[in-house]
Amino acid sequence: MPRPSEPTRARIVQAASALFYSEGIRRVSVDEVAAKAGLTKRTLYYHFKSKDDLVAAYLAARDQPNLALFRTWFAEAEGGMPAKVEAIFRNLARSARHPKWKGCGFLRTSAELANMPGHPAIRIGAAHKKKFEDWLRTTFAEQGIVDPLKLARQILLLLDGSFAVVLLHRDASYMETAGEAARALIETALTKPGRKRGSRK
Amino acid sequence: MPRPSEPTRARIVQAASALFYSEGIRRVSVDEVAAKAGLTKRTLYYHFKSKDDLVAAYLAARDQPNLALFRTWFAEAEGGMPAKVEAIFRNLARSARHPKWKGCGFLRTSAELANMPGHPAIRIGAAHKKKFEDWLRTTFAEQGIVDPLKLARQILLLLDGSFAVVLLHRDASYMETAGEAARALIETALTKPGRKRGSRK
DNA sequence: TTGTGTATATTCACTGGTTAGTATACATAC
DNA sequence: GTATGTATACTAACCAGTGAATATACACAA
Repeated sequence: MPRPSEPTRARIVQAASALFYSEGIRRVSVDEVAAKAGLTKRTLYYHFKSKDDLVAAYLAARDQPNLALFRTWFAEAEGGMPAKVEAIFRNLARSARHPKWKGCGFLRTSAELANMPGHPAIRIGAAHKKKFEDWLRTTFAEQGIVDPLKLARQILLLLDGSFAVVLLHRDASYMETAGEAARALIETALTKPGRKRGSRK
Repeated sequence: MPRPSEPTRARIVQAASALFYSEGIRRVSVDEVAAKAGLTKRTLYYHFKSKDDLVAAYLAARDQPNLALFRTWFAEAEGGMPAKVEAIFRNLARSARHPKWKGCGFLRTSAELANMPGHPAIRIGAAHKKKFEDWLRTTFAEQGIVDPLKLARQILLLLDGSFAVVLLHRDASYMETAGEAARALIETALTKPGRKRGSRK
């Protein structure tokens, strides 16, 4: 902990995160990141072996906080399962109305690096989405839903669709529409075939 | 028509389209586009006033063919309304399995240029998605669905969610999951509240 | 306590390559 | 001989990554 200078590395990642998210990966130079972090490019290259490495660190740092935020929104919402999922979309719509909001960093990065299939940043993004899907699937399974994986993927599709559409149209109300669709799909899954053990937590 | 040299311009747009789609906007230089089109950069700048202008032309050229493709998939599918919409997702999944597939050019471009809100290419992308939404809304309205706009937007969210998720995970089966979700939402809208006039065209 | 070696951490200055856009001249057709 | 197109050659800036030197902190010996 003392030698590998953790605070410096963290400050670099923080600067990279702000710039990459708001300007895009290829638009931002390594010099800009170093300047924003208050040090030289050469120092940055001491902590990261390449720009690609820095991009990967940028997304890796966003993984856990992002998931925690979704879990908090879910947990703090009143009501049953559909209401709790809908709350995620409602909170997301609130975030998306801020002018600095630029969509999902994971999706935007993978869109920008789509020509480099094996890029570490894309793998980190895919793992992030998979974790979210797994969390939803587990949650649905605990409610006795018959095909929790399918429902989890449908919610994920609506969520990522929201990110894409709202980024293009700059109209956050699409996220509330997505929330309604999620509610409808959950209710269908709850009432149609399987047994259910109760809808309140 | 004779003087403004339409074929040359079209050849440039074709070259730009291939490169921008497969490599990304900022990754591809104007020189590369000119070389692929078989002419000099200076000639390219005679036909387009800037790279941004070229990017806009790239997306504008994809607008009508893309919509026509969706309409064809819809029209040629057997069965009622849900089956016809599901056919779009099924055909999309088939396209997405080709290794050269790189998602939706409109979404990827707007993700890459998210830091330039008023960019002409983003406006063209937004107009494209709006046209698709309008077409769906009109089609649903003809079926007597009570809130055709809401349903059209929900389908759009699933479609764009498919583009995003499949690009990240490289697993086209998500598109079939999205098709199932679309079917469920359409059936809910058809049977729940409104009057319906028949489900076959 | 003090000197010395060593791994960690940081900087300056540079390279080789790329890029959007342009000044100028030449060609071709009517 | 004038409009429209095309090419050569250039600029000024930017950019990822590196070589060489230096500063700092700590371990250990005298």
